[in-house]
Amino acid sequence: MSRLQTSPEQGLPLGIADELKRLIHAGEIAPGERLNEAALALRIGTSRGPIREAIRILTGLGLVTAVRNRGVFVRQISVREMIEIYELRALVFGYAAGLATENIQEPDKQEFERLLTGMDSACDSGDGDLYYALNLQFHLLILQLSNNQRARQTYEDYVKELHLFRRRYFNAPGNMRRSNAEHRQIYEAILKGNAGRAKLLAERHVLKGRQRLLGSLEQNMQAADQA
Amino acid sequence: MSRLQTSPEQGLPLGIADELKRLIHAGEIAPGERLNEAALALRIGTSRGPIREAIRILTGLGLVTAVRNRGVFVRQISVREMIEIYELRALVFGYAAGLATENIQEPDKQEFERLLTGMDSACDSGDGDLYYALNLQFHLLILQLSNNQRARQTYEDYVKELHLFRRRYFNAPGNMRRSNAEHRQIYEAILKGNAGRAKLLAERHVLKGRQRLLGSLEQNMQAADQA
DNA sequence: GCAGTATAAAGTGTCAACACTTTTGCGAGT
DNA sequence: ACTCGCAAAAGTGTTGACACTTTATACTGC
Repeated sequence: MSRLQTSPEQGLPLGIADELKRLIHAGEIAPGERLNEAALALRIGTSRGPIREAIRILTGLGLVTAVRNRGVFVRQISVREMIEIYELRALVFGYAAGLATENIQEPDKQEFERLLTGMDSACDSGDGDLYYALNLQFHLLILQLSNNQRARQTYEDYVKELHLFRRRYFNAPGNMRRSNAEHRQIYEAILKGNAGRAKLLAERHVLKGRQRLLGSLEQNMQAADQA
Repeated sequence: MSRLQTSPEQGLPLGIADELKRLIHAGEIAPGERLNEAALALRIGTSRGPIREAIRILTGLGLVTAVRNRGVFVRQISVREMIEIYELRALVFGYAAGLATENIQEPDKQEFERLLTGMDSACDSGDGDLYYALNLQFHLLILQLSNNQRARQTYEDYVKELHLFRRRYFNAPGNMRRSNAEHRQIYEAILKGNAGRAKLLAERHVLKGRQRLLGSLEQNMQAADQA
């Protein structure tokens, strides 16, 4: 762990909280793991006070769960929670896609094209990480075009929160291609100004993503059973 | 301020945070007001440490905004934020109403009837507080019937967050009647199992509520201009 | 009387020490 | 070898003190 290079010094606890958020979302601190106050204080080079305050910020954000006299643990997300969050994520994404039909401008179209072709080549080269990054940008661009900053923030939070789901999800190349085909359909609906269709396709896209995740989960379960 | 009777002693900072949440949402600490650590510590009968931690929880929750070396202030919500939150609230409420058509049971119907007639009599007696309480129960019942706990939580959070909007909104009796008429329509659509209609009506209902709020805001502005 | 400035008061930021609880590990007894 | 219990260690909870910043106050010079 670094020594808070990334701290905008807008307050020590807040800087620490940002750093911890980063570590959690990057998976460097795994779900279920405990946060040790003394160890963190030592690493960051401060006393336990600011550390505790930073951790409290995280509990407010719902990133960790606190147990009295035992410490705080990185939150784990159950299957049910994952399903419920996906439901809301689909809702917000559909909403944004509908509004995007009204707000899209010429430069946005170029950006869409760039992202879509980028994801195509990521499929070809089988670069899952690249695909994931571009995919996220594609989604956020649509959220941007909703012109509702709160919706955008909410969507980002959902995505981050889903990272707390226990199992990592690796996109099979086939899934990536299917997913990007859906992207194109959504984009074309937005281009045509067909708000209803864009909304419907966007909702379905997210829910299909959930199905793919649940599918790969099922597979893993079976593999675990055989072992 | 009390001395934390309401604290389930699941941790001192958490108990304090709950108490502060209550005070803020009840409006006893107004938006924009500063939270004084020493004063709070004195009133609750603890040192500043736990107070600071409780306050950090609130910053994580977004209830207060912290300014370095100057303290934390109860968050104020701008008109734009209010509008955006209403948008999402309408979305979630529509979603829940749609699902309620599938999950409604006999006892729920009786509860609906009770709430609707209760709101009718609240209109007659002009009891705004009672109407507000029943109205909230009506909405939460629908959220309950969505069978999505996260959606319910999100909706509750939106309602609470909107309390941070600067101006208080007093329901005119005419608004209350119109609002309850919409409630009945929603309920009937749910009863008939017409998910699409229930969803549409529910969304519109929330957005009309926003319009009523914006209208009363406009009125206040004009009154202020004349004074 | 007023503006600007020095000064005191109030308030937040951080720390180190101590109290208490939970966990760990060792050893005696069976 | 296994279990129970005790003691040390690790970790969290809370506190009061001190450093620093901001805000309020009073004073001085004009």
